Amino acid sequence: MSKKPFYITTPIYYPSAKLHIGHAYCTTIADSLARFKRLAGYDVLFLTGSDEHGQKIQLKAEEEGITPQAYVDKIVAGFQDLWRRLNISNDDFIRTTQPRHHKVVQEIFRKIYEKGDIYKGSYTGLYCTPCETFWLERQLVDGKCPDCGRPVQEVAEEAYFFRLSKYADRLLAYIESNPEFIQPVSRRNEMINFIKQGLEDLCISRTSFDWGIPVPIDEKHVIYVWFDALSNYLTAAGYLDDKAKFEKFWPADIHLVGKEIVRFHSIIWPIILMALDLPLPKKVYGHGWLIVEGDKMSKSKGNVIDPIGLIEEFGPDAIRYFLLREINLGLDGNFSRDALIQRINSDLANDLGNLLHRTLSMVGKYNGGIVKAPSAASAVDQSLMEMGQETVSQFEASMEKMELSATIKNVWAFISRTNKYIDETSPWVLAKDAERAGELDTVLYNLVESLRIISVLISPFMPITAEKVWQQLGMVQPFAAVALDDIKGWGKTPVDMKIGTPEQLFPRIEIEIAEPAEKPTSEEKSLPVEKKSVPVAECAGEITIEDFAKLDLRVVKVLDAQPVKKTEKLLQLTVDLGSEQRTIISGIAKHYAPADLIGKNVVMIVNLKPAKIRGVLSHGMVLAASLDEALKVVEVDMPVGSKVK
RNA sequence: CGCGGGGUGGAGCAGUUGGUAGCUCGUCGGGCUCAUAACCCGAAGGUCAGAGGUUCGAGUCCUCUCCCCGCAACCA
Repeated sequence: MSKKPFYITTPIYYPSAKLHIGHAYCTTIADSLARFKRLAGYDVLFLTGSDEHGQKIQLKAEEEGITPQAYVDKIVAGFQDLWRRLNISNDDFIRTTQPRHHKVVQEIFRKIYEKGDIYKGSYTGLYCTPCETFWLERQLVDGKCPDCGRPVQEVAEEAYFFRLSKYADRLLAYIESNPEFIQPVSRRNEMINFIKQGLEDLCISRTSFDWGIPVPIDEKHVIYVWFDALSNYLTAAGYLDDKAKFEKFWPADIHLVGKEIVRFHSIIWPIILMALDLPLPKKVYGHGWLIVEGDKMSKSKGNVIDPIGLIEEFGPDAIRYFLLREINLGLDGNFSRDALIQRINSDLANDLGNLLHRTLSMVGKYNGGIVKAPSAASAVDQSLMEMGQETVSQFEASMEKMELSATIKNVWAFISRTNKYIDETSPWVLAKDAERAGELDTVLYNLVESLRIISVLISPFMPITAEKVWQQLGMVQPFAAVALDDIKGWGKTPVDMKIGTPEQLFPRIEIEIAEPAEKPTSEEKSLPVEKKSVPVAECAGEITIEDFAKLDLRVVKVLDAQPVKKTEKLLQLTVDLGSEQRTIISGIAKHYAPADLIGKNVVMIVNLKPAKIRGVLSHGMVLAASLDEALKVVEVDMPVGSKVK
């Protein structure tokens, strides 16, 4: 009997820049689902890749003075490096510049053209000849080209159009009768709404640049990137190439996409497939976005997070865990360093890591590292075993529903239960009484068995950690061969097994905060990120003159300023107080270049309790005025050492 | 009337088909000592943005109002 197929895709990412944490998020979700399905016995095809054509790429390459192909080769190597570092288990990596794809796109175009659903028409738009660019009405500045300021002309260009309009009703009917097709429902409603407003035929060819796949019947034109990109899902499934593979894996089970491109995947893509008389994918799932410290990620805000640095600092599994646990699929979620560290410490180090460590330590100390056979189960033992089995079945059910965060919560509830079991059974008491050796053996066996189950349950999310747990427990079965069935039914840990070498899974990360209740230590946060402008009257509780007198404010001179590595907002300042020099960290890097600050006389709180920020001891704080995005340090035209009151 | 998402204890979130409001972190008190100052137990803390409505009963359904965030991952 052959295994059931499961085909899951991420979007193919556009190599005009490096990938950020948002891309990593999407791909990690897909990876966890793919790993789960393999565990559950499916034959999985997990696809990711890169969308390498288009004008933007051509321009970028020209800027760098290299060919578009050389340019994308370089960037895409970075993609693949990232996926390797994150342990993404994709079975294929498609690049739209590959010949296999080229062929498919041209063939698709030809088929649809022959069917009459692609026709030649003319595209009218506002065109700036010197810039060779089309602009939309709303992009113009004073009716002129926003790039060069010269007037634009309305021109008509010959182009090929795809008859979306013809299929609108059919698509709408399909969406309405297949509630599972677009998920979550909020996205589905949005799409229904959009289609009801009417679909216009889509212009699917360009002549203004040539970095693309040529229209097969008309070499002057290249095929529109979305038409090209969407087709990748067919190419990788073996369309035209491998009939058996294609019949096995098509239609795709899930196209996982960001919410911004749900429209392309649930309108244009299905219509392309309809025109080809191919079945539609079973599900398009639009996940939410990562919000960084309350703000959307954007290059202009300078808060784009590079996953590589995070992986190097915290390890891939911690990042994966955080993304999958903290953020609810479908909704936007917050990414913050503090939250990440908190999760690592409490969930990974304290709950999971420590559970493994204390278990192995007891097996080592009390039973010479041998997992002995359990004897009769007490009520407490029974309750642990039941919860273990319950957790496995919930795991399966909620993963099928793509409820990743809920699944992880359930697994952690079992980890907690296991920690509690240690307290309930107090093995250290049993160990002191030779007559209770049987009870002790049972407890230790159950702990190891729990951890064996846990290691399999976390494997879709944290593959490396899962295997480490497995090996530390001393399991002889190869981890790669483990299946979900191996944790159904309690007691598959071999008796008289010798445990492996205990090692810390996740060392705790010490957060260097001096005064958690006081905000000055979180200077980094309180300065530039503070967005809400609060009316003065509501600002804060009243303080007395004595309270104010506690502040030692003085004028100091900035002697030196350096950016703090791996941060976007922090500057390390060296200031002169007159009597001494101090080092302080200030969250003003987005507002001041280091050189601009040197030589300035500014106001500083001298007697602020020192705090370690990003490893540097910050002894004091520079005052700054801020409103919304704007921020200025308080400069004073007074000699160094002057008291401010 | 552009579209959409959201407003739930100090923070971050969950709340399935409407049936006495949950989780994690933090705080306070206690327990334990196998363990990574960890783990276990207990407590305090919310009129679920506001108003009205449907209902025996609404965080959950309907109407209106207010507030926040996006307009799409840097890119088509």
